[in-house]
Amino acid sequence: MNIEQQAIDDKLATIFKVLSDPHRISILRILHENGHEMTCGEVGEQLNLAKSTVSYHFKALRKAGLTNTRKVGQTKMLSINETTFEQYLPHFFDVS
Amino acid sequence: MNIEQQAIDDKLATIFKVLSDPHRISILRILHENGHEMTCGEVGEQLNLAKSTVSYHFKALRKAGLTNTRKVGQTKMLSINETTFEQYLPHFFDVS
DNA sequence: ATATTAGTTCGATAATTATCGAACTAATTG
DNA sequence: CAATTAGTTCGATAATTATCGAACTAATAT
Repeated sequence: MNIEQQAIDDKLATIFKVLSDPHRISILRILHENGHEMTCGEVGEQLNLAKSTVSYHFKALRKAGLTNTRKVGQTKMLSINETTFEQYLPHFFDVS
Repeated sequence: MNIEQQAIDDKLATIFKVLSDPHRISILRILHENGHEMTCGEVGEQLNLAKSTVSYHFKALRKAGLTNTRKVGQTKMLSINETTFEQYLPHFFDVS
């Protein structure tokens, strides 16, 4: 295994770690199906978790580069980071 | 989110949990690049881990349906479970 | 200026996990 | 049969993780 491949696999492993929680997959699907930015609150509403827990998951998604965050006043808008999905998880949202 | 999608996402989450360890991704790549069945020992040799640890990872991969196992005498032959990859991880091995 | 709202951070906790060496089973070889 | 080999299982351990409620910050509304 060459060194670049190892770097990719480490990146993949961190992405997969983030995806290893069903709640986080749900968040991504909610975002994807919605088709445009959503506030943290809107997404979190559907998950039935403490808001601190939701915040924890959001941070994990953002840190792994799976979502974009944009602050608008008091709220934060979340969206899918298409670039990361295209590069590392092509066809992720096609699986059904 | 409908109930079938939830079932798929739970399955995906368990697959991703297995893939969240760099060693297990390595195992899969070794198998894929080799192109045909390998013994546990052959794969494990390249990982520099205790054989009990390797066995632990193999079991996780098998349990998630990512590999096939075939016992031949004293040894076990591992191979990629193409069906699972086609269904849940299309283009996984193309990422580079 | 006070109260509300959106989200983050903190401390605690229970559960899961990756790893090892040792002991084991089953198959093969001498 | 005895020794070796391939792989599994077990017990222990250290590290990570998902979750909560409480306290916090920053922005908005009354």
